[in-house]
Formats: sequence, C-alpha cells, structure tokens
Amino acid sequence: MGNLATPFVPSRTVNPAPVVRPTGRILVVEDDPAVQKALRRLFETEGYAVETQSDGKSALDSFQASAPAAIVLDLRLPKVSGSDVCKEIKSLNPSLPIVVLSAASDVSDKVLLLELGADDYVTKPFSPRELLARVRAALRHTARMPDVQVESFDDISVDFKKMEVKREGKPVILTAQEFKTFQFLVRNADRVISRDELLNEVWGYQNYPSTRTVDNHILKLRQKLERDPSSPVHFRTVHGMGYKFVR
Amino acid sequence: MGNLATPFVPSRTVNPAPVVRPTGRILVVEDDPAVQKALRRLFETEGYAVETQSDGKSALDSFQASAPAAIVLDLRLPKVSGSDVCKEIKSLNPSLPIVVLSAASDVSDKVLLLELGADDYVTKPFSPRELLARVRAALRHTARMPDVQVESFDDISVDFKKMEVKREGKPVILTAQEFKTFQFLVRNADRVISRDELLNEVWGYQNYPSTRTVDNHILKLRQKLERDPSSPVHFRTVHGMGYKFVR
DNA sequence: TGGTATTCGTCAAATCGTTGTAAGCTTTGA
DNA sequence: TCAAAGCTTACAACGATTTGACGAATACCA
Repeated sequence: MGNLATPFVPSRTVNPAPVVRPTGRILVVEDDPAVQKALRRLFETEGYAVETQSDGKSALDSFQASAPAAIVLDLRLPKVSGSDVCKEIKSLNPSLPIVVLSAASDVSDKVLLLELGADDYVTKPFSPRELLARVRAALRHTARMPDVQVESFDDISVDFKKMEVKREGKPVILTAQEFKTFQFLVRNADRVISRDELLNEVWGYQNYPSTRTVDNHILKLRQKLERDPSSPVHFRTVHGMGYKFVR
Repeated sequence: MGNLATPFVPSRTVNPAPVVRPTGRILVVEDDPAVQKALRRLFETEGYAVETQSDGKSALDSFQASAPAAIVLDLRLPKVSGSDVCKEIKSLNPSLPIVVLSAASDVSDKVLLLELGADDYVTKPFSPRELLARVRAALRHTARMPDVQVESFDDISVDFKKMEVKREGKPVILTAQEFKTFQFLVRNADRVISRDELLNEVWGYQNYPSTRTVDNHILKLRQKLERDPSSPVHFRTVHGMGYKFVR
C-alpha cells in the first residue's frame, strides 16, 4: 500500500462516530536532515503517510493544521525545545500518541518523560524496527475499538473482532479490503461518504489517480451482501457525491 | 476468512463483546509531587480512578480504607520505606498486584523485588506506556484468577501451567516461542490477530523480528498440532490481516 | 425535451501484495 | 564446543487489488 505525503485536506467538519483509521499520518519532528529523511523512508515504506518538520515552532503549527495520528519527536530541537513541544501538544490533545527520540543522556533525568506526557520513547541509537513497533503500538492503542463489536441488520450480522460476516446465518467471505470498507461504512451509517474519504480512511491514500477502485469494492459488497445486487438497499449510491450505507 | 455457522440473531445491535475496561482504583504512592501528578494524569486518561499518597504511612492507611485494585509504589519514600510498605501490604493481601517504581541502582538485584512480593517493576527512566502495560497486565492477572489453565479441543490438550501439550494423549514438544505463540492465540481464540500484534505480545519490543518469523512459527504449530497441516483447521490464515485460532 | 457531459456499474486482464515453505545463518545455553 | 532454538532470506504460488475500457444511468442546460 504505497503512500505519498501531500497536504491533508480535512473532509469532515464534525467528528461523528468513532472512525476507523487504518493508517494515520505521522508527524516526524527532527532537525537532522539525514535522520529526518531516514525516518520518512522508514515510515513510508511501511505505508504511513509522513509529514516532517525541523523545529518546534513549525511542529506546533503543523500539528494544529493537519491533525496527525501520531508524532515522533526528537527531544533535541532548535528554537523551541522538544520537551516544550511535547508538553504543549499533550495539553492540547492528551490522547494523541507521542513517541520521543532521545539521546541516552537526555533521559538520565529519571522521570522526565512521564512529566512531558510522552507515551513512549526510544533512545538513540535505536533500531528502526523497534521505533516502528512502538509507534504502531501507540497508534493501535488510541485507535481503540469501539465498544460495539457486533452488529446485525436485515439478514446480515457482523462481528468486527472475529472479522466474520454472516447472511441468513451463513458465513460470507469478505476480503480484507472489502471488510475494511464495509466496516467503515457501517460505522458511519446513514452518512454520505465520498470516494475520496473512503480512499483516505480505508486505503490511507493521500493522493491517488482517478480510479474505479472504490466502485469495484462496492460492487463486490453488493454482490455478497445485498438481497438484490442490482437494486441495492444498503449500499446506496448518491450520485455525484459518493455512497451511503443504510441499515 | 474462516466462518463458522451459528444461529442467526435478528436483533439490530447485539450486546457488545466483553471489552477489557479499566476497573477499580489505582493507588499511587509517590513522594515527588511532579511525578505524582504525571502518574495521576497517565492513569486517569486511561480511564482508571486514581488515589495518591506521598508517604508509606498514609499509603498503608489508604490501602486499608479504600481497597484499591492495584498499587503503583515508588521504592524511594520518606518515613516508611517503599520496601516495607510493599512487604506489609503483601502480607495483608497477597493477591493485590503491586508494581514497583525503582531507580536502576535500587534493583541491581531483581531478586530483592521478588522478596518484597512485588508483582512487577519498572526502572526509571521508564516509558509511560510500559508502566501502563505492566499495571494492566498485573490487573489482568489477578482479575482472572479463576484462569483456565487447561484447555482441550479436537485431539489436543494443553496445560498452560505445566507448559505441556498433548495430542492424542501423547506429548508434543513445543519450543518456548512456539508455546507462547500458541498460548496467546488460544487465549484470544476466534479473534483475528495481526502479525504486528503477535510480535508485540509474544516477542515484545526489545527483540522485534521480521514478520516472516511469525509465519514460520505458525508453520511449526500447524505441523505439530494440525491433523492435516496443509489444510489447517485451527490455525487459520486471514489473508491480509493475520491469523485466527479456532477451536 | 433532447442533446451533451458527467458519473457510475461492470468486466476481464494485468499488476501487485501476501503467504507458505525450505534452507541457511546466528544466537543461546548446557 | 555443540546442538537446539530462533531468525532471516529467498522465492514460488496464490489470491487480492487495481486498472482501463465501455456501455448505462443520471444530471445539466439550452
């Protein structure tokens, strides 16, 4: 799943039901250009969209403007120190996971990190994999599953945790992408969702060519889940707008 | 995607699957006000109720009066030392989980902690997430004391305590890593588990191998435990997602 | 109301990603 | 020092996803 970083365009004004965010954008704040580049590559090859900033001031601006899903923050920064950035961000949004990069000497102070409000840290030199693991864990943690894991309507029932869908009690096999699409639609039932939004939220794309990809997945879902796929009841087309799922 | 036929439930929204939510109050015993505040924030944003005390004496009183679900205890305390508090509490209520905070120098000897009766410890500086994880683990541990230590299905039986697996009554030798993987899967039966999650839960941060490693362990488990390893029934692949264990 | 432009549904082919597996290498512990 | 366990690598096989063409449906506008 390839990704290119481009400016984020908020598509929703309000934040409705919990939204499934498979791949978030990561804000990397790091002043050393070499390290910055390496980090970008690390996360991008893992399918994350990456935004980079080189100093604390820009980081704060960037955080305000683009609402990243997680932040990787070097403690050693020019102008505004990493610590201050961390505190500031945490005070604005306590649930946004921040993973701190620090030289071993920086954290000699016993509980500094805790006071900063950072969620996790790795000390330089660190293994890329470990950083990745920690960021992923941080993301997973905040993207907490909504309480309701099971839904049913019409003759369909879904168990999001087990990734099982049944129709008239009989199992229906959905592929990974189909399932994610379905899940997103169900969790945003009754709301009109544009293809762009689907691509952003389900596919994690930041930019993309014009594509029939979404349509194809809707097609598959209709074939598998609608009583009469040729006149869909649940997966509705809203012409010129996108799709809408209704129970 | 594995699906098993079960009766169709026509209600609209079925009751939520049991979600592990923070329950109970955590008693934080810490004399440094800044750290105390940070700890409070850490646990509270996670949904725990927090009670704080600054010295050993008050901690003991508090423990008696309010019966917390777990205790986070700094070893460095004024008046009554943390060690004594720990011993005292453990003698009064051995099953109450205690996670100890200690400077690295304090625990040159890990054995000491065990003597104290502490369930777990983190050394400063610690990652907030790690502390959280350990407290959660400690809670989980005691929360499901009536833990099933023996499971069986198909022609397999497992004794988690003895770390023994038998197939058709005959012992099967699993390596440590295989056993851990197996255990995690069994305890999360029916749920789809990503490689990442397995890596985090079974392997942990410090050694974070490649995802191919997981595949190999699943392969071994299938070879050792499936009737027909080439068409696995229990260790199912969920393409694009991970694995799922089904009894 | 008819013509035109846009958007959507559908299909098959091509691409791309994921998984299973074996073999070899590294680490660990007796 | 050796054997066992664990990890990495490579690659084939498989399946999922994307693409692009094209006709059908819908909206727009004179």
